[in-house]
Amino acid sequence: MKLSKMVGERTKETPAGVISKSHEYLLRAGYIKQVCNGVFSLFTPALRVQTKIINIIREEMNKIGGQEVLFPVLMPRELWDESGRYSSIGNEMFRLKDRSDHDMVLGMTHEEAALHLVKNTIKSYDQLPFMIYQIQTKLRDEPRARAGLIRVREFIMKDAYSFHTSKEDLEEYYKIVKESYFKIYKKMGMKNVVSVKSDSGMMGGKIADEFMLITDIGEDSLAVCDNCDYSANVEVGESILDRYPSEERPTELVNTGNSQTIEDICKLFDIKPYQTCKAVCYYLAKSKKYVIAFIRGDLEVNEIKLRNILKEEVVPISIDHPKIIAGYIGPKDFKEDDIITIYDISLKDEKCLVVGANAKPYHIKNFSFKRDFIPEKFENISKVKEGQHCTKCGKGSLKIVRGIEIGNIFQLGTKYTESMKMTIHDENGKEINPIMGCYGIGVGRCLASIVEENCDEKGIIWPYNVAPWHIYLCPLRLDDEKVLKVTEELYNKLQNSGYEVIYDDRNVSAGNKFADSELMGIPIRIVISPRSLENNSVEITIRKTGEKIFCELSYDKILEELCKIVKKIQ
RNA sequence: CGGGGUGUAGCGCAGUUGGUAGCGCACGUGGUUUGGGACCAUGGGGCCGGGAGUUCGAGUCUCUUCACCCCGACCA
Repeated sequence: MKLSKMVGERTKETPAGVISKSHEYLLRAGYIKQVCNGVFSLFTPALRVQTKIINIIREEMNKIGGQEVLFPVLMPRELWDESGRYSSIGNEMFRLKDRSDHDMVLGMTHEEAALHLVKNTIKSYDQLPFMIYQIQTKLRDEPRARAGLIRVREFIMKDAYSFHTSKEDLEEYYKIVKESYFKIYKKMGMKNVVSVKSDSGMMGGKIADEFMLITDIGEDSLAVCDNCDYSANVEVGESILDRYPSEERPTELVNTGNSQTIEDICKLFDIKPYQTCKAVCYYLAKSKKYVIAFIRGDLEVNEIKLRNILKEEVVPISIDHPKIIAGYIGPKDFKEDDIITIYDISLKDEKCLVVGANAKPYHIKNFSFKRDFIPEKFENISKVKEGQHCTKCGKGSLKIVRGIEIGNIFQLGTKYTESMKMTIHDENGKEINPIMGCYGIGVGRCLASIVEENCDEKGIIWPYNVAPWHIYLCPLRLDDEKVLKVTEELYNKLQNSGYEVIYDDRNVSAGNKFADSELMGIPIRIVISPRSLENNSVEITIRKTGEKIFCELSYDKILEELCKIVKKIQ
């Protein structure tokens, strides 16, 4: 590829509002161009990287027995009615009507299509287990697209679906996929990848893991143990609660005036937040009920955990209900049909708490959950906090780090095979619902994540396996006949030897060419100039290390040198 | 959906109390340069996001609408 004719431009200036390195460099180096919010076109270099990423994924999927298929992007509503998701999924799904006014949807995930493909095609246990996968465009009307390719509304995803006759078989395959995923990320050149336990959200199923690239611009918060291998999305993370023993004392009703917040109360009583109990209010829009979540004052409510317990979306609100006195809410039996109370496990057996008195302007001092009010049940609804101890090893303390979700795997169980009525015969001739797993990798997000992890102040540093080209052929003074001749020859020979070469045939200054080669992140640069030719040599520079090697101008020597370099950086 | 911000040349931006639009980069032409984003000369490029208003006159003031960005909510 000759650079002079390549579409796309490289710029010195960073567009305003760009917050991530990957977004900045992919724009500045001429890889992507935004079409509208969350929708991008890829220029040739980006497409070349994407193709390599896809090939890495495809190769690994095939290795673990995957069969590549292709589902449609456009699907009829009926397919999604079968699973129930036509109504359960909200605005993230693009919906449209065809010319005869028929409801259609654009694929945001393909469980329904997968079921459609294999249902009534696969009939016997004998044909299981198997895994099908596709690599294609997903459309999701994200509430907020952001950070370039990190969060978009149209993107390519590898999604795989496996079918099993037993839970054990699924679990075994799940492990295989997990290992395979780590291989894939490693091959792509990502290093700081962890898998974390996660919430299964709208996908259904119980066990789910997310693969996260640890980086500050990540959108998810992860709890990672500094002693063992425990790691979880804070959405589902668990931790050992710190306990602060105290003696039971008689309760006191105290006029607290306008003190309503935990901070105010702590100041007033000269106590720590863990010596209080706070009430956080939510609303259930569907069942039109209020929720009061009680939790120890030093902790936060994890709304995902709360949602999973209530099995409904919760919306935080400032409450407006005749029986609830905001700012002074305390634990008691609210015997109202439209109020649900939930008590966090952190309150169990606590003895000396300041709690709301359910009357303005009073709080109760020395409230005991062993003596004064014992809820029917305590739930775990607290958010993991930095520094808390790990439940797995008991020793380590948890760090909260940020990560980009670059893949996920789910044990779906029979959610879709049941709802969409896929059955097969087992060895006894009995009809059973196959047990499913599903496995995703966001291709574009991987591309951006690779850049996020592999760059410096000059630009991108592509890992060799995914670089759009291996070599940046960089002649200086193309008006010099010898330079031109040597460069053209080298261009042909390198390509014939299997190297992918971008040839900077522009008549621009050296600084310009160097800066572009670095911004674009091509792993190896070869400079041919009158100066180097005087010494009968070419100059080879490694992008990653900045190391310069002067190599004799002999094709064999150059190949030999390249071979060494590739081994070193691959 | 809530909060904040920005829309002026391909890109990055300036534009004062309202007086008919400019800078840098990029681009065209001619020339001089040539190992870290060269220089001189010269040229082209604008529905000042859209609509409505106020005014003799609006990039600038008012209203409205759209788009984009950031934070939050949400999210496989």
